[in-house]
Amino acid sequence: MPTSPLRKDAARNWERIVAVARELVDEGTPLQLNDIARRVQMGVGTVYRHFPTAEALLETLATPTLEALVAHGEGALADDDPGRALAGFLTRTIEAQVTDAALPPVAAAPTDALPRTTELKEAMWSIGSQLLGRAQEAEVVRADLTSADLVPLMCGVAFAATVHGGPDSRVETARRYLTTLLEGLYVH
Amino acid sequence: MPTSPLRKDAARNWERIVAVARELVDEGTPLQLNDIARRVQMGVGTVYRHFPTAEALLETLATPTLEALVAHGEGALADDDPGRALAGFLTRTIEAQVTDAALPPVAAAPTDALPRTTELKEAMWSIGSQLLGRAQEAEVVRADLTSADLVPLMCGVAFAATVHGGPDSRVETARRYLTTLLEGLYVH
Amino acid sequence: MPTSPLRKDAARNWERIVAVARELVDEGTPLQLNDIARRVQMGVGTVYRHFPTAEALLETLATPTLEALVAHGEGALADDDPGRALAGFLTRTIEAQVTDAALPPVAAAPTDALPRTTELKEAMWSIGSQLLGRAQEAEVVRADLTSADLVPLMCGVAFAATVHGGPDSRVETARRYLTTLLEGLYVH
Amino acid sequence: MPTSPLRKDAARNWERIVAVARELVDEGTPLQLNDIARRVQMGVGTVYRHFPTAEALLETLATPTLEALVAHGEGALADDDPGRALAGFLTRTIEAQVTDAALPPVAAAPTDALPRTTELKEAMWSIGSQLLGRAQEAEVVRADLTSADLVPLMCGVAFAATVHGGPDSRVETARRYLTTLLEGLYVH
DNA sequence: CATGAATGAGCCTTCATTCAT
DNA sequence: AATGAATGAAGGCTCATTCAT
Repeated sequence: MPTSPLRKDAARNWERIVAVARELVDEGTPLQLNDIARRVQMGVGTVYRHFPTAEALLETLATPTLEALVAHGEGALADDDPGRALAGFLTRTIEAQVTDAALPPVAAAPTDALPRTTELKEAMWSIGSQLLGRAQEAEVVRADLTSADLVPLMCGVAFAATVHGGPDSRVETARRYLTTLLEGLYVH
Repeated sequence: MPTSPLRKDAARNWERIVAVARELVDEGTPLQLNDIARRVQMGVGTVYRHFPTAEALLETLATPTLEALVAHGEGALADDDPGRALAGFLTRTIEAQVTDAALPPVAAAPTDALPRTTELKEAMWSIGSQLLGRAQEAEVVRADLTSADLVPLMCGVAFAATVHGGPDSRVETARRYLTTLLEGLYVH
Repeated sequence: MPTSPLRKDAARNWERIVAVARELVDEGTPLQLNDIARRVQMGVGTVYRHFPTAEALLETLATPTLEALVAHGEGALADDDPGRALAGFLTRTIEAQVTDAALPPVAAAPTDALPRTTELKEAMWSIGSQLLGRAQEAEVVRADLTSADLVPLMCGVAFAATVHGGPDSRVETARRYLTTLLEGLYVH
Repeated sequence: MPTSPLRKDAARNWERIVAVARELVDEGTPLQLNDIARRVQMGVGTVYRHFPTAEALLETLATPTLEALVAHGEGALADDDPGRALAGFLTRTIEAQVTDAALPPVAAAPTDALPRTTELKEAMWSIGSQLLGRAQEAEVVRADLTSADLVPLMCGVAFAATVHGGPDSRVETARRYLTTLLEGLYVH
């Protein structure tokens, strides 16, 4: 939902824009604010007021997914099996990347359009960092891995699944790749 | 070098175009034929005559790298240690992807502009396939990996290294990621 | 006038574009949207917004003429002398083709850019068809003529007048040719 | 064949160019000298040497047809039935226009690229003029028709047949239209 | 707040013609 | 004679962004 409370009609517009953008992203159409304005039958200005750039809109789409990931991650921090906790977190992250087409570009981008996105990405980073630290302390994960590697590796796995082929088996493929990678990350 | 022998002056132009395109690719500038024409001080038509599309030019840049990889791969086929052979091949491939900015898009593209590119990509695929087969027969590599996974995985590793950060330590990072992945791919 | 109501400034632009296009068509210059944009001192985008293709613009120019023809034709349907009604309709049509340089290409085109054009062309066809039917029933016109022949024949007469020579006596020439043709079409 | 005697190889080139151009014209492809050069596997320069402009090439294609028409017309001048002579000449002309796609543009063009074309068009004009004169003297054709009308009318009939529809029944349609027109031209 | 017209840089591509080889 | 590389004007079209209404 919108960051700040909006008038009822404005809120309705916001929702419509987001809904249409979601459809476009899902079908692989590049987001263009003009295009969206036409589809939702609003003036471009209105769309720009809500979302100053296409990136902002894209990040808005990715936000709920990121929030869910963070929520899951916070749960994982409570898990007393550090190996399982990290693996679960990474698995969820990969599934999200492959399932939500808005996520990969947001995850890979070095800078963000929305502060909220930065917040969430930092939360993800922090959670990953803690989970990794615990797993390494427990000596179930290789010591040479740093928390700065987690995001790139997840992006890499998702990208690999994308290169693999059609979008049909993408989730499955991504899971397979992650399993293999974890095999390499974990100590035996 | 040009595919078919060219007149001396045409060859000189070809070289200049390729040289400038190389610079642009290396500095991350997207290839645009008009832009290149301006920079090399030629008519657009000249550039278009040599390279009908930006993809063709990009693939031309990637060709020598691909050829070197194929050459290396053919050598690897003669190695009698199947595990080492595959690992060496994949390592070289990753290094190439990270070193030559023209390679990643070409490697990830589902279709090619130049027949030569298709040839080379198929050769790569075939070599990888054989090396993987041997390693699996020797039971040094997990059986559930297929040759269709090699290219995506290599693209994924390269992409991960790109996401990681600045281009400085990219080679190093990529190597680290590959090592980890191999750890997961190989049987212990 | 514009199909849908426009803002005042947009309407002014629309008018200017149409006016300039009219001049160009009249002097035989091929319509090019870029060229028009330059002449009316507007951004290309503005012209493209109003008229997505040169054909659309040309059809817009032809529309009033077509509307007048249809109006006349509907009047002719009320005439109780079927021979005179048909002859009058065809005469008007020829005069229009020769007078309005936007018409011939629109009339001869197998497909239309604007729905309005299709509507009008179908109306013309329908009117011609009815007038012809009545004239044939009254046995004043040869039976072997079909309504599918009317448009081609009118285009042919107009074209003949164009080939004949300079634009000066074109109307007169066209009328003469039509008279002769009617002489052949009508029963004596 | 070529106007002036050529060296054997040059003659062969000439023939190949003409042959390919004929194919293109027949399939409705616009003539472009570069395009032709590629298809006949010659340098553009060679094609330009033989045919300085696309019009010259087009007229070269039309020449044999025009020559045949002139030949027929000269025969018609010997016919002692002036009505039949004119009708036959016009019929042949129409058939040629509809059969040979190179002819209509050449016939309708106000100026020619090749002197030979001008010669032939003037011969056609002269023959038509004589045949018309005789038919008018014999009072089988309306007196208000002038020899300057013949070419435009023939072009108009051919054009009408083109507008009518697909190229399948074009000859037939053109014949029907000519018959009707003649009905109007001739005295009853 | 909403609208949507206007902008115009800028990319892509074609093609007739010239001229060095 | 033949070649074909080079030219570059020119046309087509898109799209992110601004701003008057």
